[in-house]
Amino acid sequence: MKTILFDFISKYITLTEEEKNALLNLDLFHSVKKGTILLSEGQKSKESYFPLKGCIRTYYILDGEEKTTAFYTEMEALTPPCVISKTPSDYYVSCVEDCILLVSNSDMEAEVNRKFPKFDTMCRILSEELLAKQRIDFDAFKTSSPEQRYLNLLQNRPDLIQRVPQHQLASYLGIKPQSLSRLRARIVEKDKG
Amino acid sequence: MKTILFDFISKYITLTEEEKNALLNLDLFHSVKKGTILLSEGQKSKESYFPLKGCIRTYYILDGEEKTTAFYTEMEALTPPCVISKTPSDYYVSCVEDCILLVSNSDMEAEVNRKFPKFDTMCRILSEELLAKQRIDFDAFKTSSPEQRYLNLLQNRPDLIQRVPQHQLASYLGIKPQSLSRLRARIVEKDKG
DNA sequence: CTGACTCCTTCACTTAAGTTAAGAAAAGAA
DNA sequence: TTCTTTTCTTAACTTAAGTGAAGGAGTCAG
Repeated sequence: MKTILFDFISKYITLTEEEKNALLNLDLFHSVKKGTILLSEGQKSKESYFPLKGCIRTYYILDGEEKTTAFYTEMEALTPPCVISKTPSDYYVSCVEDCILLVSNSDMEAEVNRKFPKFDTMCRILSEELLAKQRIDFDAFKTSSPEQRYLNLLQNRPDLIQRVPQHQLASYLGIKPQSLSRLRARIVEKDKG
Repeated sequence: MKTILFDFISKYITLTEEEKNALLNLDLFHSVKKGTILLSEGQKSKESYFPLKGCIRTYYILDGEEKTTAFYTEMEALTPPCVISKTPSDYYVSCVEDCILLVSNSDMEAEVNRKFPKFDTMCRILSEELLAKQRIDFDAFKTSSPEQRYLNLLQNRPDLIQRVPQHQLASYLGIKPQSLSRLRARIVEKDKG
């Protein structure tokens, strides 16, 4: 587990043994069962999540309906907006599968950043990369139809389609479960014809 | 112009006179005419843009059609994904209006960050804020219909609807210009009834 | 095993967006 | 100004997503 983390960090900055030990003393690793709710609407939180194994999702409940907006799998960091804005959360975060998560606290991060300015640089680069990546995803979503979005997902994150229930995938694609069913049937029909 | 910039920065970090002067020596401010293309598809660029006045937009050309994905107005920073990924750009950036832009270069930023580590911190915070903000926008887009998106825009960025041509707004909302026209007519009709 | 529940699919029907085309209005260029 | 081009709107028709309802498959608890 440690190795996975340090390998990841080494892509951005080089750590001394002292720095590695400082990190390990922070009690970052947590095992969490499928279905566990990590964050609820209305709650204030300072926690960020980083799945080393497993998958977590973010969802809103609007008019009594779950609207899934994102999935975070291995090595994809989630810092909920409420942690940044310091306001109660608008959404829920829960585990799609049994997970091993790295859970960090923003106070703790501030402390580490103060002690080791190197981390500031890493966090900046990480945020910039995520921002660019998310921008591209958003653009792709805007410029394509539900069917194209599904085909893109099939290309880019085929694992998700296996790991995640259809109705959660559907709202992730911006449509209803019935429409996703129909759309899949349509694609199969096209492949035949 | 300087004042606007320093007021903005002062929300994040406190600058010494030396640091302010270092910034001002960088030739950051540029006046740009409406319609100017700042970045083209296929081009490699290291430039970020920050409108002090005016509005710029990002758009793709897909199947010969312009797809507008974002507008950046006063005090909204744009670092194109190609600057982060160091690959040729997938999209265009152009001026919707005559603009006064702060244009920075990623090499220059790296230099400043090296000299004044404070800037690393500011950039980190800025990126984190933008990431959270963009996430919320993306979620709102996914969970709402074109009509709701238009009404949200009317609420949150009413200026855009005045400043920007309808056909650019339409693709920003993820629909065709004809659909936007119809949708607007529908809303007016509802207000009457 | 049975009954309750969730999830997925299918169907018929409704609603809204895409498409094609045409004309009016506005903006730019000569 | 006048001519040209772009932009916006409207309309008729097509296509696909939303809605409501129903049934089958799988899971879980008792």
